[in-house]
Amino acid sequence: MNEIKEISNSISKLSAEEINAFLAEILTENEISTLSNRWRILKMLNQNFSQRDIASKLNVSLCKITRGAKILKNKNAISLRLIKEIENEYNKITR
Amino acid sequence: MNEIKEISNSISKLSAEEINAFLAEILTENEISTLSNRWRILKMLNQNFSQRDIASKLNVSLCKITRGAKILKNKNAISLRLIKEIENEYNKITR
DNA sequence: ACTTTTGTTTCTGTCAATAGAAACATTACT
DNA sequence: AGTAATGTTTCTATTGACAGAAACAAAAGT
Repeated sequence: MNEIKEISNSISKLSAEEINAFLAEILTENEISTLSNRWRILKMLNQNFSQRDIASKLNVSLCKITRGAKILKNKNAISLRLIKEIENEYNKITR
Repeated sequence: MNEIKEISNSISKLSAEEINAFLAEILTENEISTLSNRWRILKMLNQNFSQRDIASKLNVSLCKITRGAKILKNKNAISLRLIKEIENEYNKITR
């Protein structure tokens, strides 16, 4: 079986806390922060911050942001859906 | 909120297929294969292959394997639990 | 149409993960 | 105890993600 599918399968049965622990186990500190940054970039892109704005606020280069933008261009992207859901939750609370 | 926790939270609501798609979106080809290899290493360690055996079969260096071994030494490791579960499933089928 | 802002690509250099190889440590077997 | 097998660490070199900076492209505002 494809390893990533196997991992996905396993993860899908876990709680949020367990997934968090799993990621901390299998990824390095650096990879965790890389991933965090990618997530932040996606969120800020979704909030329509300009790329240069994001670059300076997160201290990342533009090439990284363009990559994030490419992900979000796919209207069926899972990431896009997740981020929008998070955004909606947030708006519910603060509205 | 901590980004990784947010990601974990989001992932925990997804199906295995969606998680798989999400990982393909947010990780590079290379990172996917890195992750796959780490997973294979953990599985083979759990099956008590020798480290040198794993190294030659997966074409990875020993330092990478030692790292995997360290993860599994923690008896509460989530990865360990997941791998054991996969192992058990497999045994059920082939027994 | 011109200018400004924003998005995207490209170039060189840097850094972390890790390959490859060897050394050292520990355990198992006799 | 001595030897072989296995686990772990350490060294140098390599590689991919990405920073920093600049160039180019597209869109928006005037």
